[in-house]
Amino acid sequence: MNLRKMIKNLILNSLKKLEIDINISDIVVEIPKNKKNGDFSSNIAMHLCKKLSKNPKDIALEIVDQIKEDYIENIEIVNPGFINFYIKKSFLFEGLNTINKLKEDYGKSDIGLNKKINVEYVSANPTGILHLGTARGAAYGDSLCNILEFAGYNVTREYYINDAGNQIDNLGLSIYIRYKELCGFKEELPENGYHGQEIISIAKEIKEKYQDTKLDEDLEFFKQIGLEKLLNQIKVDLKRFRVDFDIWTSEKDIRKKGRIEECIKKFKKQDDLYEKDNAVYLKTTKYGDDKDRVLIKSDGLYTYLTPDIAYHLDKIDRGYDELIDVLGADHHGYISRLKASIKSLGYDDSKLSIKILQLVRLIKDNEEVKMSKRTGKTVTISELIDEVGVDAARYFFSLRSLDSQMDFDMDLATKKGNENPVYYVEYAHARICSILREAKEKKIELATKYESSMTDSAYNLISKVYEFVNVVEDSAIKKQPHLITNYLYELASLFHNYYSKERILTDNIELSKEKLAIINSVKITIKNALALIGVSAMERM
RNA sequence: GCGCUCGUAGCUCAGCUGGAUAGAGCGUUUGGCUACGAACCAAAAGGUCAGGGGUUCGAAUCCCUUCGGGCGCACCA
Repeated sequence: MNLRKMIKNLILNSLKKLEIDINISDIVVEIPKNKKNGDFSSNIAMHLCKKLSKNPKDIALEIVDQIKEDYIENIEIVNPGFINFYIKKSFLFEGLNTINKLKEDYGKSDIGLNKKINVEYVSANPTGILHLGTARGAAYGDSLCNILEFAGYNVTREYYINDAGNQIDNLGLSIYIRYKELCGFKEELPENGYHGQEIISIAKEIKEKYQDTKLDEDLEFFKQIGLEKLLNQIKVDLKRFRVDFDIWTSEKDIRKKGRIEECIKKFKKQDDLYEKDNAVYLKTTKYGDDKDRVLIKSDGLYTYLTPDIAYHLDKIDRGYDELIDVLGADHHGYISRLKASIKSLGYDDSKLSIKILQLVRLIKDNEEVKMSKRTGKTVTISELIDEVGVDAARYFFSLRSLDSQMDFDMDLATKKGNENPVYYVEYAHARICSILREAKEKKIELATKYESSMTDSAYNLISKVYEFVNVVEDSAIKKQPHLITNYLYELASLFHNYYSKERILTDNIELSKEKLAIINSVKITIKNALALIGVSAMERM
């Protein structure tokens, strides 16, 4: 039941009959903000008027002349050339049966054409536990994947673990220093060490287990323990936040597989490498970057970029149609060099899209809490969950578009009142559940036939329910989960309005049944939409 | 200085592949619980869409420019 798609096809067929050649993706059918402009509207006539050098109203007339469908109540042509479609209300009523049957599958779309798409998100270095900033990326990535899957894509969720290189040496050293401290030595953690509490905890565990027998141990020992513990903690935190991954790819493995050497070989073949001051540079400027980048430092070690390129080569070779990286705004400088590297490897960089999330500012007691890994002063993801709960946190992150910088106000998010919009939606769902429980007790079932006429508020509500598929599609195409959240709010609002105007369960049993069918479809839609953004639908609150 | 990004109601933000009268929430003012959950509903006030120019049937949306905020600009990761 994808009404917008049906209308698009009507127009397409009509244009075919008129022998006008056009791609279906160029036909725009929108749902007007104002209902008096129809259930659906198209500006196609205005778009064609230059191409056909005709008056848009005449084009519209020709198009409309070709259309005859049972479920269309009326088609209007409005200045300067809009074509507005009105759907028969009886048709909308009947469609509720399908929705109520589909249940958790309602809203699924096939626009993804089962294309293989890889989404890499979070990928925080295992040198500390997850904090508020990464929580936004986690929420975004997970919601995006849910939506893409729902829209018919074949999605792989991936986490890239930087478990090799400088920062891991640093981690080993930080743990070692904390361990030495605990053993009674006076030690100073260097400025660029990891200052988090979790590092001290790990050192404590080592002390408890081995006493002071590991003072002369190789750093590798501390590295291994730290990696394992921290990665484990990251996995636990993410799971709690309802964020899952299909693949955890290790940088160490990428290096072991010889992927880096493979890249270097390819770069050489393209003549894209040169040496300067004892370091090896990649000519990324050749592919649009603003300066060339070092791949191998003069000390012989790779820069951060090098294994990362190898990792992307690995992903490309796995045969995805599209790759998505989710990065924080502080990494946006990385885009051009990564894309340039991919071009240098001989691949089409349009396969890779990089989504940049603006940073989150944490507000507590009306003041910004500066977050930094270095000083260890952060709000962790588990503290966030403890304080505001998963549902409210996930909802909050899904509320804003990824381009907006957002303030996370701890005090506001903890409030249970109406300032917290997640409860508005949850309340609508709980109210419906409550009515359905009562109906069950009274043994009133959902209608499958509809005889009554539709009131305005019922009509607005039902139309909104039908919109869900299109919101899923738009959200998937634009890669913007917050469209789902906006939609949820509108749907809940229309329900609350309907609820206050019309009593569902009355002495008129037939009518009650019809209304139950309506609100049941709303319940299904809210639940499915909430699931996409990782929020559970409460039956009671 | 260069690059990316944002600037919409008192506050927080939607709306941006051009479309019809620019929308929500919070806050303010007012009205609504003797039937399914008032964590709700209804109504009012509140706007030079940062400023200026351009493109066209039509611009918050696209282009140019000025101003203002955020973030980057390593042989760090």
